[in-house]
Amino acid sequence: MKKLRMTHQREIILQELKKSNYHPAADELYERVKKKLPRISLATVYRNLEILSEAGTIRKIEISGRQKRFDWELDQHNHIYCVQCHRVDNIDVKQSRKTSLQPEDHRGYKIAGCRVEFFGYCPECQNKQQKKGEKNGL
Amino acid sequence: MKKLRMTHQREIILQELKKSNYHPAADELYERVKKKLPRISLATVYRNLEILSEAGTIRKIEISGRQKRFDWELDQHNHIYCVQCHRVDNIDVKQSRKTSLQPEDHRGYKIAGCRVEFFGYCPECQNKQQKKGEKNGL
DNA sequence: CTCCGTGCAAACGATTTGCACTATG
DNA sequence: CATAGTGCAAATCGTTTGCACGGAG
Repeated sequence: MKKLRMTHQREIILQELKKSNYHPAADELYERVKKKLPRISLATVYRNLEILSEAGTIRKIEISGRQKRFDWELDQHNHIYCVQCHRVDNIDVKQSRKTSLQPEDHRGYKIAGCRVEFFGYCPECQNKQQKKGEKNGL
Repeated sequence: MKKLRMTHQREIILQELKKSNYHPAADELYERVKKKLPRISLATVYRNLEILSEAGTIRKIEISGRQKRFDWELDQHNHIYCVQCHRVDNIDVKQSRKTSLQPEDHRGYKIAGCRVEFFGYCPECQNKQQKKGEKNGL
């Protein structure tokens, strides 16, 4: 494990991520960071989000939609996904226990439903426990 | 809503999808269909999966991983995702109630955890209830 | 000074689309 | 026959990577 340097870019990316009250995708975060560091590259944003999540400073979110999203809040909580604009917000665990029973409002969202996804290792991958698999799905 | 023709391609795609006991991604399904229809195009597979899910014949699965996956089984059930090879299987609801408490085996899978995702409409999208939003996240 | 990190452009994987042709109903 | 569906290639979208240069420690 190599040591991380705190570059100006990394600092601003983290700062902007923490500033947002929902979970922007990389390109949206890039647009905001660019206002403070106009010469920054989108690749730098991607690289830093990845590095910071590997370091445990932020967390990668598994969520619907094709874009990657990250969370600076490391505590346990669930997320809510807007099926129209693809925005992703937090939803706390207590609230979700209530809302899981029947659709209702939460943080202004009109909840349509919820899904549960399990993850782990399939039979085949348990056997050939080699290569990949460390930084994949979770 | 326009009417669907039952082309040979569509028929075989559906047949191969139903035949599999897990949830192959488009490229994998394409490889199998190609054995029966060697001249079929990958684009046709994508188009048909999309059309059939819009028609309600099959269902689009929201799951981790970058590839789209579809389900011919329309009943309520959850899914399990292999973080190593990205295979996706079914997991039935009763079993998942048990397995949600502590990691254990299911269908040979070694379960590492589960996540819950809510979906619906964000405040902003509820206001401007126009365009898109029909065929998106669910 | 040493390398980790950067910007740029090109590469990439998954999916979508424009177009002229085919074939279903 | 009308027009939904096809195959192909090119386009698109989100993300990653190779490389030469720049700056943090």
